[in-house]
Amino acid sequence: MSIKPLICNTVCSTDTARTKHVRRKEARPGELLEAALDLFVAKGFAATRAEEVAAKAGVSKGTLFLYFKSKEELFEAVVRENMGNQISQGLAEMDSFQGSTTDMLKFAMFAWWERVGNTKASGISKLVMSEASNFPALANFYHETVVKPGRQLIRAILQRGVDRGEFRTLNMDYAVYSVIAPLIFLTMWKHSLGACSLDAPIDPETYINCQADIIVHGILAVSDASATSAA
Amino acid sequence: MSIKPLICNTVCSTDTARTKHVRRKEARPGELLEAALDLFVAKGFAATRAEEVAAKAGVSKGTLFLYFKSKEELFEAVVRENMGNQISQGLAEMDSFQGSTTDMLKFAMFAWWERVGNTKASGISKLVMSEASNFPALANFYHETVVKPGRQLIRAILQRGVDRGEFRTLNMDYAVYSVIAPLIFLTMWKHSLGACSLDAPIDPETYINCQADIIVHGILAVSDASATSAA
DNA sequence: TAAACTAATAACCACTTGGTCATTAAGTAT
DNA sequence: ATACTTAATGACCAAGTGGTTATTAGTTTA
Repeated sequence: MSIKPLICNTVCSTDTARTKHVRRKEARPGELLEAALDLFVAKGFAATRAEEVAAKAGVSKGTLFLYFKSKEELFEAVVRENMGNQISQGLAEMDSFQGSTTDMLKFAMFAWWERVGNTKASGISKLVMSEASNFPALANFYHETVVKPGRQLIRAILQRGVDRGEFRTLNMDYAVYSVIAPLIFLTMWKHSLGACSLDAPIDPETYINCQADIIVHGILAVSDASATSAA
Repeated sequence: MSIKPLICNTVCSTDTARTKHVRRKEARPGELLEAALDLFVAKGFAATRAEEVAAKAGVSKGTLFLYFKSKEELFEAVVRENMGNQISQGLAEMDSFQGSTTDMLKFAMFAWWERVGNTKASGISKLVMSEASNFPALANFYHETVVKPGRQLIRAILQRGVDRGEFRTLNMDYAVYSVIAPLIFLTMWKHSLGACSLDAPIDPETYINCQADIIVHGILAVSDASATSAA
């Protein structure tokens, strides 16, 4: 008996029957989630010790299991937590975009870098890709939450370009990967080989600029030599 | 005392002082390496138990550690073993290629798929990317053996295209990733999310065809509408 | 001040797992 | 047949780790 609090599994959604009195600290789950994110991204799921996470968050291991009933659940919570709605948000933004679809595509790619790729959240992609086979449920969640909407977003942009006569007709189901693949590759690189400081590092700005340039050239309806040659 | 054989760490290179008499079975290391490859690729390094590998290879755990003095060394051996010289081999092949650089590039991409991407060896890329942070030595080895030569190969092809006036001038340091990223992405996908059978699977043929088509269009010097629209 | 409640702790446990080693079995030479 | 050599075994061990729980300390209420 004597059931422990176990406030909430994911981040404290809304005040869970904590109506009266002041809440003393009320930051535990968030700190744990953040510590876990850092460690999972840096060392992988298996190599990260539950106690490390707790220590980094400034609590004891017991406390960790007070909030998450297993290490795997902690992992799932980390992924779900850091898988915001950037994409659906970006999707909404695109609706009101004025200007050429070329600019729109480039804007989207750079926006992705600023809001996701250059963020801790980018580590999540690497994590999920790495651990997918061991966490089918997470893989599915990631697919539904990130991959599908992301693909949809890119597809919508490309479709706009085709509809407006800017882009040539494309096999949409596969053309989307021309945009996705370079970005995901950049993410993976950053969190794996790139982190080992081998030879010249990839400069994200230049990289995205160059990729976007080639892609745009590759799908433009009419040959257009005006596009700036990538720096 | 009584030092064990510990024949050889990597696969038995050449007959190691085994001149006389018949060799009884002489296949242990190879079988272990293969079993380990399968399991590591399927479950990751940490989640794979040494005993599983031994069992799959049809030997006892003790025998495994007779040939490899630690699990990590086994992992390294697996990576080194399956990191053949396909790339340097392909590089030699390219020297004698006749025809347009467009065809050459497409050929190279499809050849990669047949010889690497569609092979067990492709799992190695996923493995190394996933575990790089925990195995810096391996990351470095992979970088030297695969990444650099691969990049060099692609670069040489692109340079040929530029030299012959087929391709426009490019930032070579980054243009190479237009070819590499889609292929690595395909590999990662295949061994992670793609293995979870979520919605429509990616058809490698179509995928590579489409990517190659867009890339070529993207780097062609003159607009050329004759390229077949990707199926 | 005392009772009641709760969040956090740290000692603890059960179990997994990488790795070892004395022993065994197979093969060979004499 | 006997002694010798070596590859293979599987019982075994120590360490590390995920997870538990009795206990503690802090806070609030009366």
